[in-house]
Amino acid sequence: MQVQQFRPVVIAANAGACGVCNVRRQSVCSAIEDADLARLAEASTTRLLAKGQSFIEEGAPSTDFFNVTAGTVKLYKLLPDGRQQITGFAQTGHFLGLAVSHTYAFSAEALEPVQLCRFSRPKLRAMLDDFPALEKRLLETACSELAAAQDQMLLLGRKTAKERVASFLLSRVKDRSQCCQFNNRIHLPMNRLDIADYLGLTIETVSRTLTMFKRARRIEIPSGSEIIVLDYAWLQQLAAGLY
Amino acid sequence: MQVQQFRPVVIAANAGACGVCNVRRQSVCSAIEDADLARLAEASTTRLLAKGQSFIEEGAPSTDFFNVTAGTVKLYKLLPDGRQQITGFAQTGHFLGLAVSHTYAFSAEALEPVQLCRFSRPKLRAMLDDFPALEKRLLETACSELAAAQDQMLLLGRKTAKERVASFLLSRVKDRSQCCQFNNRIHLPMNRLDIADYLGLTIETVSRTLTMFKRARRIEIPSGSEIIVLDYAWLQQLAAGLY
DNA sequence: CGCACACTTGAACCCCCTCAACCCAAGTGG
DNA sequence: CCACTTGGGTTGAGGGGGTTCAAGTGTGCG
Repeated sequence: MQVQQFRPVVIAANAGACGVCNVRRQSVCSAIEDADLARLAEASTTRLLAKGQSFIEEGAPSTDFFNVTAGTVKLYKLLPDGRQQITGFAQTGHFLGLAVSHTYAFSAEALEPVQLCRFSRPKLRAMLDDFPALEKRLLETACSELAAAQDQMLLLGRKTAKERVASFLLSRVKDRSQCCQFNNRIHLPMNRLDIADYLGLTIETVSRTLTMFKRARRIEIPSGSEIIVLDYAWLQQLAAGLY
Repeated sequence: MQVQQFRPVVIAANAGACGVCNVRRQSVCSAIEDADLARLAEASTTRLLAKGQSFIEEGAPSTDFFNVTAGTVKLYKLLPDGRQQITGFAQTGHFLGLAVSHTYAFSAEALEPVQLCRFSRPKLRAMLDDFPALEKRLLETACSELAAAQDQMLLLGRKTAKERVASFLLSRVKDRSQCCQFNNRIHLPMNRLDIADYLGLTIETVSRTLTMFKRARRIEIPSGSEIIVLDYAWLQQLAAGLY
């Protein structure tokens, strides 16, 4: 486990930028009317992160909230001996830092070059007080994350390795289908270790399971970070536990 | 797996009852001012459930929301072949049904005689529109549940059986300490199968681990549903993965 | 008393982990 | 240009933690 340097780059205050932000409609910011975009822009700043840079540390005071505007982030928790559990991957549009507590409940690290919108706690608080629609939107976000977390608990507690990997591939296909048209070609910004730490497995089991799928002609693996789903229905059955 | 009958008992509309509700201050209802309690009482009805009765079914339309006012409830998800994952236990004061989706993401069943406050979706929506403080409170609730879910993912994905059982016992001690004074005597309203399905283990492993703790003089088991924690610090170390 | 049910205990097995070697592509430097 | 290194990924062999299957032990309740 490498020590992460903590040197995010602050580009600029978002003066005027929220109006031209192309991810606004897919994020919580869509709750803010066009007329109030100035307030939103004033409350946020932009950060650029390189791959591997950490920007939320579990246990640290939760002074900031973030909106991912480009790239992919991993959210994870650690045990003292280094065991890691990735609780989720956050992509474009994802809001980070939902926490009633004043310390972060998880850590976050960029898996690829990432762009973030940063809100300080007081400024977010002020925005929430002034725009109830934003609070409603955050509640919706929290609820859907809660549902995803419950799905993941089912996966971690009760699914076999094959079922886990199949579920993971399907979730990647669905994620991709939301932004682009349906596409059976998956890009994986995370490495095998991250996949393993997300699925509660080891790197070897993930690798073995993927090659098993490949040999069964259910997927193709043109490169380490690219996977093509050949038999979507089969993966669905498997992910649902129907063998 | 037994088929649950779906026959909840509706006692009465809560006309006036919210004012004397002794769990209001520990629930989301504390967000409502005394002056507005009439609105709250009008929006809700009370239900009594017997042990084993199910009142939320995964996939069914989420028409109602609930507040547990007495007893313990298990929240769970099922795989088609019957594998069960319990995602949490809800006790007095717990709000149920947080879901942006129009179908429930989980099922719920009473583990002992349970009393519920029921809100219909439209009435809750109306309350939320009229009382922003309630929405804030729900968001806080959702956030703390999210944090708990992340803890559980770490447990399910990366902890050993001993660590899981230790974590479970500690969470029970903490739950109990909140309402009563600190007490190392735990009452377990759920049976061994429920504990197993919560921890991602089998009933036998739970039993074996508990007897292991007992033989090591870390706990006592006066009865099947009672456990006395003798060595709190040891359990803490174990639960944290520090052996 | 005797049945039912929950829990415990024992023995064998197996899925996944651990450990180790190997492959391969991308640097890197002499 | 090529030897060497480095890091991610794959593959193989063996072992172990937890499951499975099965029997035994309460314990409450008719």
